Amino acid sequence: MQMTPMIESFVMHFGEMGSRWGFNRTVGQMYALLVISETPLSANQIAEALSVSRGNVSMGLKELQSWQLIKQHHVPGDRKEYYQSAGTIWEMANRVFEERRKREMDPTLTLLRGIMLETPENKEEIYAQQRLQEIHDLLETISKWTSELQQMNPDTLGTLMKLGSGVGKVIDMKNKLMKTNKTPERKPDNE
Amino acid sequence: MQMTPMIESFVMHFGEMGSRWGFNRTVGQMYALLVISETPLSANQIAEALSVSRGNVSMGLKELQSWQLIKQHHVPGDRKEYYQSAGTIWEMANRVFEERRKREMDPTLTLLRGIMLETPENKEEIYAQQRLQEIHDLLETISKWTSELQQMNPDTLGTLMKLGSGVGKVIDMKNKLMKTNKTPERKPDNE
DNA sequence: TAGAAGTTTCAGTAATTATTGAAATTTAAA
DNA sequence: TTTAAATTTCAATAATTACTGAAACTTCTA
Repeated sequence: MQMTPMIESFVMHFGEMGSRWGFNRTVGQMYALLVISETPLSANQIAEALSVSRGNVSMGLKELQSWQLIKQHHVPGDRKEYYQSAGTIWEMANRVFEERRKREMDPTLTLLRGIMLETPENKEEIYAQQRLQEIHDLLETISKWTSELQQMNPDTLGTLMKLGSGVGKVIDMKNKLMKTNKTPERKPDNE
Repeated sequence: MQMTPMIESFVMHFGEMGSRWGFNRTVGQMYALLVISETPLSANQIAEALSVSRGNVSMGLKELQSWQLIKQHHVPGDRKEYYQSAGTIWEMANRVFEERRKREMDPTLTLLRGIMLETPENKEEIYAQQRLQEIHDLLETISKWTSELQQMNPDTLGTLMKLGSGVGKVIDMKNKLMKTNKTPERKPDNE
């Protein structure tokens, strides 16, 4: 497994970014390699391509599997396991969002819910609880929203994305059509 | 600055999560403290509350300022600077999204654009370029989409969020209303 | 069931990242 | 200005995180 300069630049970059996306450098590089490789790769090929120990690759594969980002590929008559990236790019992005939601938002939501149940002891805590409530509501909204987006079918999602901020107009239109009485608390919408 | 158990549990938790949100433990704790404190705090108060060095606080404040998450508060006749969290919870979330977009997506988009301009040298590179193009398009869509969401006014945004996956129905409705004959069945083309 | 091929585990170590604290710098009242 | 109060900087060091490689384990075939 010898990487061409083009492929290497992408793999190395993904390694650097990896830490920002929630995994370490080697895991990022491994994933990049599997994404741009048409054929599945064995653990040894990965280790060789990235100049990294076999053990490290083993741990990285475990991690990528826990993210459900790769799948195994068994070749009959060959005892080695081969690995390749799983699903379309959109599906992969979904996995990453999902996993990050679990890691970044869910634990905080749980903590905040617990705190909201406590009885404030003084003026500071009353104020604190108010802010925590706001944070909780925001996180919950974002969390629900993203998980629902993920359940939408890709076509609708595509339309939605391409609409961009034009979605605001669509919502105005809907509101007009439905002649809702419970008008927005504040000012009427304008972009 | 003595923290009550409730406040401490939140501050400590935010410290732990901090690393997942793009800053280190101390910065996360500092921000949590400023968010739940009704009155602005001096650097020394922060250092004392968190049992952390004055120098560390100084660096943390710099970081939070670079994220535009806090603002200074000057008290006439007092030489110390005081700090408090800036804006509403929604605005803060926006800041974090914005900053993360800059750090997590923009550099990759730049790199990918560069690679797309290269001439593939062999079969592997042709395949690789195709996948990189897909990643590029996805990132660009998400990037544009999120930055447009952020420019929407909070009410529309709120409606949109509350709609959740119901937004799919709204879009279907819109498509029906606009009923063009050249409706593409397979690929949802752009508007 | 033996043993070769392959994978995983994890203690030790390397690399990276965060923190301290003392010195240098800045700030503002007198 | 001067000077004391406050802040920032950064080299040294602590804490954390990632990686290696050899041993333990698993799996498949004969």
